[in-house]
Amino acid sequence: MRYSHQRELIKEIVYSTNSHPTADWIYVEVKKSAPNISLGTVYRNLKQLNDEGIIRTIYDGSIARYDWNQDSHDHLKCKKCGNLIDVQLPETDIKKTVKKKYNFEVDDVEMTLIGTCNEHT
Amino acid sequence: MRYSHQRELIKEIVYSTNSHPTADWIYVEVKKSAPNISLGTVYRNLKQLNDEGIIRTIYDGSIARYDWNQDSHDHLKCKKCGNLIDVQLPETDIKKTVKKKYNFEVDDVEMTLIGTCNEHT
DNA sequence: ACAGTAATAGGAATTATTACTACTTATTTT
DNA sequence: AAAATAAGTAGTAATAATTCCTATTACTGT
Repeated sequence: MRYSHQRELIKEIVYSTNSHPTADWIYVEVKKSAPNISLGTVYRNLKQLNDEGIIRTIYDGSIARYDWNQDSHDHLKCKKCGNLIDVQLPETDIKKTVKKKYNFEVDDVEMTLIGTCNEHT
Repeated sequence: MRYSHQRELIKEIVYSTNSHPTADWIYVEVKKSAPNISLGTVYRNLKQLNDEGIIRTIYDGSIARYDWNQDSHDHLKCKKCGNLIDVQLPETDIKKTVKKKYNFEVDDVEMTLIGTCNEHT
């Protein structure tokens, strides 16, 4: 992957927040320092960064969000405010259980806990 | 909710399969017995059935799929064939942990395990 | 400096989904 | 059973998120 200014900016934006931004939000942000950038470029680079393992794509309902956090972690999603919060939950032996019980080789566990955050109870 | 023939057919189709069909697949199927049905009707009824708790909507990446299975359960997703398989994993005390550690009230846990199924190892 | 090729801007195209509207049908009232 | 009423439908237009296309631009190795 060749160097590109646009990709660098996009990467920095994703790395600068814990808010799991959408492509559109990133587009608005990156335009502040690169006004001519196109939305297609944002999408293309997000995909590339994802494929290179530099960022991670997560799906929130039907829309894609991007996360710099590569550590295996889970998300709390508040029904009221819609925020996604990163959490590190104790690793159970899910992978082994699934391997044994269903003969399915698990690479990755995606877990989202839906509920109400402390600000909205 | 008033009776409707179309909704009844849609419900039966969702209940007839474990394949977590998409709206489009359901549309193709239901047209076999109701050729004039429109895609909008399929979406509207799927949403109603979901709201009434008769079916459940799950998101597979960015697209919606529908599941008749109301029991709390998880999904295995095979990277190779894309199939979603229902599994019942041992309930850990995630809810309590999250409540205690993050003061977040969990209603629902959505877990998808991504990997390779026994047919594609 | 130049050739080769990856990346870009800008816009068109695609896909999944929702919204709108005039007509139809299930239920309720009389 | 006929009329009233309101929910449901078909068909189509509209929207939103994302991908694709193409002519041009910009890195990079020689």
